[in-house]
Amino acid sequence: MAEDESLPELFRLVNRRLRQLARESLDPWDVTPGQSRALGVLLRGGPLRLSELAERLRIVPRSTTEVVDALQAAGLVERRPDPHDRRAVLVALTDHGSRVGEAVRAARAAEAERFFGALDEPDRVELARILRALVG
Amino acid sequence: MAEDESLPELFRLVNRRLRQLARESLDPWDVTPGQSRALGVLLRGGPLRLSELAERLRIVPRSTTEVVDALQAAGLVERRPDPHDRRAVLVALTDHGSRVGEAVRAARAAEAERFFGALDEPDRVELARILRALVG
DNA sequence: GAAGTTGCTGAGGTAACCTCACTATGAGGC
DNA sequence: GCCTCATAGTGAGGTTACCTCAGCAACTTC
Repeated sequence: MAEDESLPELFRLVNRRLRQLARESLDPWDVTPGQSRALGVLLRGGPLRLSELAERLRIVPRSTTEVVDALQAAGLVERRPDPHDRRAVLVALTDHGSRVGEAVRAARAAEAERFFGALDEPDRVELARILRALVG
Repeated sequence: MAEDESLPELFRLVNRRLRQLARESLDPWDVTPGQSRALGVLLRGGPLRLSELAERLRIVPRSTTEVVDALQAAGLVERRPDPHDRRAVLVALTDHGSRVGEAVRAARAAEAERFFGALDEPDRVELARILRALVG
């Protein structure tokens, strides 16, 4: 029927699926995909300045403020003053945030496993290589 | 710095770039990427019922209504009654819409060429094959 | 001709971004 | 120490591309 299988269109389709899967697997925790990305960064990178978090998420600080607002409202992160710079804010996981972050990480890993499991190992490696070449 | 190069994250990055490129290359015509997709479908598929257009775009009819509204407001498509079913609406390109559609198609093709030109031919083939396997 | 189905759209909502402008604070030059 | 400029975060407001749910009108079936 549709079958416009140009590369951009294929990417669109894959991304749609990925977002949908992400939403599903995050549903139990009431966390959006965007928020889960931030949790992941904080889990790996300890408390971070908001601007630093923004950089690692590759979004602008203003957008990061919103993600942090939501995570804070959910009790998953807290804002602390940066002792070295009174303009800055440190974003840190709460205990609850760490636990949820871990659970979310596991769920998303399982979800990725399921989705990319349609591919065999060599294809997955190949895919990663090609994608890196594209964004590099 | 960031370097979370999991497959989902790579997809996110590629898609971001694609959307940005699309916005840039469509800028001269004041058409959004979503609208250009609809123009493409109409260019290939002649006048279509709104519901049929929705199916080919793989979005729900309600969302298609909005895309069509915008294209109509821009004078690129028109709504006609379906002679066989008075509930239905046929969406047809205007002359202007056809011309813009063609220009847009060319621009997007050039844009894709530029972006995926970072890959050599075998890699592009491989990529398309793998993506098809994922969405299939 | 009643009852159910289909085609479209109004109303309202969401995620994930963005820019622009503002405040408070820090840093460098003199 | 003061002045200027840069930087950190956020309020206000906007965009794209979707979604669901409800309702009306027109078709189909019996």
